[in-house]
Amino acid sequence: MPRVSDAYRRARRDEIALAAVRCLERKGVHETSIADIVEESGLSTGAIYSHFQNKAELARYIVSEYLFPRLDGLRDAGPVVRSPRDVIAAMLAAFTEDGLPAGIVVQFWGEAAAGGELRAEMLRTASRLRATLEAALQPWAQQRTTDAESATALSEERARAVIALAQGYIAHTAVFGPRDPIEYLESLAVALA
Amino acid sequence: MPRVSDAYRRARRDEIALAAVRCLERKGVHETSIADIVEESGLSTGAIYSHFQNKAELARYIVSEYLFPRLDGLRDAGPVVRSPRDVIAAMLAAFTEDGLPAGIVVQFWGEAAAGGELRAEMLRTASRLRATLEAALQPWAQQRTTDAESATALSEERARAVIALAQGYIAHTAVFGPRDPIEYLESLAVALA
DNA sequence: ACCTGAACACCGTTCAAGT
DNA sequence: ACCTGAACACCGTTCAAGT
Repeated sequence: MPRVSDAYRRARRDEIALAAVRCLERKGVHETSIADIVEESGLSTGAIYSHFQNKAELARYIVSEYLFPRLDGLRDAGPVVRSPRDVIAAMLAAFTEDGLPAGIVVQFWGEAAAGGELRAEMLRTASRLRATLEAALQPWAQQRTTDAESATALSEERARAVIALAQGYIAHTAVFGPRDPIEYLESLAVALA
Repeated sequence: MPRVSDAYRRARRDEIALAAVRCLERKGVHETSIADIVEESGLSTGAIYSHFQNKAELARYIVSEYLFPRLDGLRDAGPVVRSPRDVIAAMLAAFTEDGLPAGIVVQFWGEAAAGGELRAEMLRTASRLRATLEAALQPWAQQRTTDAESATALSEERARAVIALAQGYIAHTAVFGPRDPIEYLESLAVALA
């Protein structure tokens, strides 16, 4: 039985996770040690291990809570009609403004690609993101189709494409440095035409 | 002064690097220890350290020698006219056939994104790849332009887009599993139209 | 010069002991 | 229950000693 409230535990976990994120941005995923997080958070080793089972669970928590920007702009706006290009542009803008640095995101993809529970967490997070994008594309899809079923199928297909494009942009940014999202998308569109 | 020939050293380095790649495919970049590579190669710790300065230099060697497929099909074919879509399709096919698994590639991007010399090696490797793609696109670009200068500019621009698309495909494959390259490209083309 | 393998510093994790 | 910090197993790296 927990002696402290859920809110306290949650706040403590975020305190640790945010200290960890600051370390990641400075040193990278692989180079950040528990000792670094201990120092950055001002807590002790044991305190961290009493809130997270191990370093892997802390990584999973960061993936689920901080890997993707909130996309509140897309979620709250109601039945505004946005094309796939509008949605991908909004997504990349949100990333640039309040997402984790692209390098950190790619490092987590790398860790997740090795398999295990971090991969499962990554897929769960991606699935939530896809649902948000699908909802944002729904009004546009309804304009272009006659029945609700094919509108859902269309917005689902385009949501997957939006995620694929965002992944490409993030990977590109991580390796080659920052680039204007609109120009990036335009250059792909022309190459694929 | 080396007592053995360059060819011997080169062969020994590849022997170690290929043993390391087999470990990576089994266990992932982060989980592969020097002890694993020692066991897989049948050599001793010291033998590995007498051919590579450290684990990081071994990683750089793998990036420079094994990260990208050879693309011989694109290089040897002479003045065949290939559109950007043909080139990207050939590139993704080569990846699927004889490149490292997408998960391993993304893990190296992650390590490289943290900065340091691995990042420099990654950029050098990418630059060689871009030169190959540019050469492959040159005949197509010449058909579409009037002077040599703008043909080069065009093939350079498209080569960058091809690399960006390949990165997106690899990242997507690493996180979501294998997917048909042609179908993947088509879904992006439609979303960007 | 190339190689061996024990020794060393440091990492993630555990756990007896405190509150 | 939450937390402390010393102790432990294991990692990358070094180095005296062999050929």
